[in-house]
Amino acid sequence: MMRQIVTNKTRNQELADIFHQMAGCYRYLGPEQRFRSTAYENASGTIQSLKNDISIYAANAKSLNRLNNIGSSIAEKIIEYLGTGKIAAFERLKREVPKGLLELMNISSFGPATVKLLHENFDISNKEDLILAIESGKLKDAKGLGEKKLENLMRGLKLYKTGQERVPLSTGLKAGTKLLETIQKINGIVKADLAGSLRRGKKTIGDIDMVICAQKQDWKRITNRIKEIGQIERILVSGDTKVSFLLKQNHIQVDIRLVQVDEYGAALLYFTGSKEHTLKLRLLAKEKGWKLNEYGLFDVKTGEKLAGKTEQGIYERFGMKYIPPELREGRDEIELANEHKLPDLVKSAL
DNA sequence: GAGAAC
DNA sequence: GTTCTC
Repeated sequence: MMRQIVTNKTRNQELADIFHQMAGCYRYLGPEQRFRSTAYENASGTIQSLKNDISIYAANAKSLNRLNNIGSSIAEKIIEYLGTGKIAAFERLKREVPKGLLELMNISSFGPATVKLLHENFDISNKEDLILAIESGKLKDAKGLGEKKLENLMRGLKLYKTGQERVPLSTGLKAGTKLLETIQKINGIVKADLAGSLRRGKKTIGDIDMVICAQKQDWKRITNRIKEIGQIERILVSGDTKVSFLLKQNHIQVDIRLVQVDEYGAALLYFTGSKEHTLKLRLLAKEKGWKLNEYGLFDVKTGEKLAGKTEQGIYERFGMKYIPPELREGRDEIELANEHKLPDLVKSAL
């Protein structure tokens, strides 16, 4: 629903960043290091999804080990970083892999092979070199660099420069439905839907939101499968209940949440938004002595769950007509639904 | 704790 | 690199 912006860099962020860079180094160093690279990428994601400062978990290597994707080796490096502010292995890697190349691998959607090619054949070692080379047209006939790839690269650069733009609904919808189709094939997924502004059919979207419901015991396996999807450029956050990543093709950010079966409607409602709409619903709930959150609709006094499995059920419990996502803008749709005066939506084939 | 899978 | 398995 919303893009996460990291303003002040926390220690977790810094560590996650280092591990992400280390992952990049290993990726650049060759296919033999492929698993090592993803291991660091996973660790980076785990740290980013941590709710508390890393030091809380870092009393000793043992407790760090309990975190997903953090084994003995990375645990040691975390402790090293907390103590000295540096990680020797990273300092070593930095000397082997030019920093500009690392940045290129992140923004360009080119793999290490192409970046290597650019570096060795065109003496391109950073973003600026690349821009100059593109503008001079000397990359035009390079082998392994088709027109299409070049185009992708330039878009990536542009996005990087302006810092993630919103994309037209049609683009988001195309990418989103394709992603949804891929993900729905994963075993154990009971139900999955797009949420956020994509589901509300806004003219432009900032990112792709998706809610998946499945048995809790399947969550980990499902998130692992999701992370293997070929359309992923890079993983941003990887926890048990949430996965975020950038799409290769267009660098759109994707946020996926896993929820329990009986929470699905509440979660879908919550992550579909708009913020204003769900806020109004929450206030309405409060008036009735209820509480609405992403887990369900509850009676505050008794704690009894009144609804949550389906969106329909929640609106029904409020005594109003189902409000289609397209109308959930926090204007007067709730009042209208209460009076059963909602306008009929003509379903448009988008 | 080695070995395979990822 | 981590994790699972034997």
